Amino acid sequence: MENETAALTGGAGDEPALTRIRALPSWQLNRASARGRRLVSEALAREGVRMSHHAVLSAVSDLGPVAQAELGRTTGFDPKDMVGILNDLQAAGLVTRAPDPLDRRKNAISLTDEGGRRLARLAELGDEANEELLGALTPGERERFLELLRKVAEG
Amino acid sequence: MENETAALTGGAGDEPALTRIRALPSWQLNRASARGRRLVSEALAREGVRMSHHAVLSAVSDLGPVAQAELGRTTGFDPKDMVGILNDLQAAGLVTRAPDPLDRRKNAISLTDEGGRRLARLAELGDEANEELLGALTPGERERFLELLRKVAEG
DNA sequence: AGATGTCGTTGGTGGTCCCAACGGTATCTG
DNA sequence: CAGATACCGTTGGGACCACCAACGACATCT
Repeated sequence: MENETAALTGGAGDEPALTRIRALPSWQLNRASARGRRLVSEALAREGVRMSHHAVLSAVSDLGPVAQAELGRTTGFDPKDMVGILNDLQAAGLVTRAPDPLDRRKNAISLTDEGGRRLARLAELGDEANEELLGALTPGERERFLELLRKVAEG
Repeated sequence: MENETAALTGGAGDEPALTRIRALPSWQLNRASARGRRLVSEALAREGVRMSHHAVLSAVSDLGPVAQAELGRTTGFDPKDMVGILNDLQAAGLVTRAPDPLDRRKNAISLTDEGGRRLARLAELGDEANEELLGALTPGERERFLELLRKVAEG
């Protein structure tokens, strides 16, 4: 029988504090998320972009000519950061920034042909990285994992 | 029957690019992890510390008097960041930094009584935050989720 | 015409992670 | 013992991410 009356440790018993912390879902989530980000960002870096570029490029592809603010609302990026991301994408020739004649406050962001081609490659690279991320899971486990993960993410 | 011959989109069919990205495990992992970090860090902030403080405090509690470099290796923090974290903990009176007489290169980091009490409260707050993080899952689902999560995190 | 609000942009903060270099100290080796 | 080697804590810096405040330009509502 173990000693279970360690009052000072708040009911956690004799478990080492570090062991306890590392067992927390939040800790494991951070580890898994960091691994995913590493895998994905390394893959995308082979095409010279970051994850934010991929996300914004995807949004532009979906929404056709679209204002920056609308992109920001859709993707969740701060307007400040959106400026930099679009600067990069524009400099790389993947999107165009044109003044909107109907509302001169807005920039109409559009995908270039090269942007479309790049996006297709990015999507493939992203899929491959995610394939590796879930490599230890069987197809059934992946489905179950994603289902539970979504519940946790949405709260 | 849907059109499945959209060559340009690399086999993804007619699915919008954003929908595709958001369905990726890496994307959902990031969302869930961000939510967990937000919940935990908000909870720990009520005791005036960040997650790194909690982790290091736990390591000090486990390892008794211990050198900074050893703490860094155990917790994975960069030596540079460890300096700042210990500065904070020391300023708050939670740990002591004493020169190690046996090896004058080292600082012997020890937990103070107040550090021990604070750590117990932090552990409780962390547990509560994690309880909320997994609130949408049944006990059985939580167990299964953690099991799969560990596999993904470890790669 | 004036109030109100949105547009893109600039500037700044804080957290996380990583790398390079330094003076001080210990240890290993000839 | 002397010199090479390695580790200690510290400083400085950079990249990325998330977030907030303020601004001039412009559109819209009343």
